[in-house]
Amino acid sequence: MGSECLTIAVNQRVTGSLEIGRDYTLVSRAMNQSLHDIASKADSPKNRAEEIAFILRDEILIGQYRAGERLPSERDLVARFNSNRGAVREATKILSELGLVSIQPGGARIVAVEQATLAVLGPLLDMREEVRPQLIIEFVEVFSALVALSARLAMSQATEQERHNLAAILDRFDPETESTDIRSIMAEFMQASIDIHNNLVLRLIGNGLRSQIMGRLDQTTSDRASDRAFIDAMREGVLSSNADLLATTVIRHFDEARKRLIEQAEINPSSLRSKR
Amino acid sequence: MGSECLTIAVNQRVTGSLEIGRDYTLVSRAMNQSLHDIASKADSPKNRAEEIAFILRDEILIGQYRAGERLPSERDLVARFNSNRGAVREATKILSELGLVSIQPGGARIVAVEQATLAVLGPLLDMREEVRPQLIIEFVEVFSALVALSARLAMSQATEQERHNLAAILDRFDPETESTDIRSIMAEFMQASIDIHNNLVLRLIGNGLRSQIMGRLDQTTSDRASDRAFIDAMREGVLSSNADLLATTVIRHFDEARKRLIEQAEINPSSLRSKR
DNA sequence: TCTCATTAATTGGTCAGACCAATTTGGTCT
DNA sequence: AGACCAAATTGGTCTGACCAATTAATGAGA
Repeated sequence: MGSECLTIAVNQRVTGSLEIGRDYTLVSRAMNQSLHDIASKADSPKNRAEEIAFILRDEILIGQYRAGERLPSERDLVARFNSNRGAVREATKILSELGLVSIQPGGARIVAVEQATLAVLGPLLDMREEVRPQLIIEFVEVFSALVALSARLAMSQATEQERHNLAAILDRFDPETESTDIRSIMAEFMQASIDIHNNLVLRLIGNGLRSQIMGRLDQTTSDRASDRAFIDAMREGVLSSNADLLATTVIRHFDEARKRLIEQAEINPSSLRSKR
Repeated sequence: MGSECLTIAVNQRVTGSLEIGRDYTLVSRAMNQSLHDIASKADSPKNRAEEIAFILRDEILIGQYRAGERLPSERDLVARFNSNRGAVREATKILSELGLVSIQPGGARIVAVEQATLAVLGPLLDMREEVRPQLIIEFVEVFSALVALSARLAMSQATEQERHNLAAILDRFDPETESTDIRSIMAEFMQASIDIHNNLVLRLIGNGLRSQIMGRLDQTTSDRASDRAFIDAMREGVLSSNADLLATTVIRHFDEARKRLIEQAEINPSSLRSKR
């Protein structure tokens, strides 16, 4: 076993960090941008019900309703969207499944974002520019721990063949070409390691994170040289089946990425809000 | 920083481990138990749509349909459940939101459980006795990593007051009385630490795990003395704000719990199935 | 016998309107 | 103020209809 520590090192967390969570519902409800346009970034409603659901979802996430507040009645929504109760009911069913509203005879009520499902992450990233940086940082914090865990679990039972397959994924990284995105490689690595240990819980969480984050992260400028070193270290860890080296490497790399993100957020102080 | 390692130690994974995942859909579709009774373990449908959705969900999870297979048409389901298309459509909407079916004009198709949402975990635990032990082990593997992460993040920014609140939660443990469940204390600790660092991603994942696992775990016999030691170590870590000690302690404890679970699973070999 | 275009049947998507039961609301009475 | 009651509102259920897209069946042609 190695002697390194899985240090996740959040000690340098940006002071006066970004607001998130608690005050979601306090955001000005005067924010009158076209939710339709924002939502179309990633979501593409397949039918009227989803169309309605996505609009309402975004309005909730943007803080147009407060937690505990009543959602307009189905009949009101029918009038607003020029639709029918069937479609509206399907829409509210979706919101209910997202954990954003609680439907009961007598009326539906908005639920705090904090009690929702992972499926609100993506929309949240699309919607709240002020909150994106902090949210991405938080994502990295969690994702790094999960990748490290997954790598460990995989190493504990991978066959020679499987380890070579993992290495092959890493080999796809080419520091010369800008096209090879290290994040997509990490995503693939995650998937491949999950296929090895086959931990369903981890897989389901991974599904959720992937579907919410994929395609919503900006291009980040990263040091190709240090990326190269990172990939090489992982490759070494995989081929020698050194779970500790692997996990440590992963954590370190993501920690650096996290620090870069924090710096970027500090450079752009307009997106900073006090916490507590 | 300490010199201890966050060893997750999965090296002693049970050989020929429990089957899970890949072969979900291969389970005999002759399994004719009353799904209604099974489902009532934890779920209580609030309306006809949920009733239908839960029955279908359980049938899918039990392997009555294969991935890629067609779900009966809405009109067929109407006939089967003596209901109406509105209710049936709401039901399939729920299944779609669970990630268990993919609805398209022309027909809905079953999706592999591996691509579903965390929300299938609970039903899966209720339903598949053969798979419970392995699933619980996998849950522990993931949960321990998340608790450790959460504790770390919390320690990095907790106030004196907050650390005392965390300690107070741990103090609720009383090795004398059988009533104080160490798992509920861990759940509370997790929640409290999340409230401190306020990482939304971690919180949402925590929500999913908690709602799926809570109330579905059997009573496990654990060594009260070692539990006492564990709680004390955590308390020490919290009060001294020693994130490494905390994380290491958590990982170790859950690892022991995991090993106990594996032993129990081996004692009851009827629940063991070959993997791959 | 096979391939492919055309046709027919099936399926999900949308819609209108109706009734019931439970909750919520507003007003009244104590 | 508080308790109580009646009315309005709301979600839950159900029926039946039409459209558009997909799928399955059919038949012609190679």
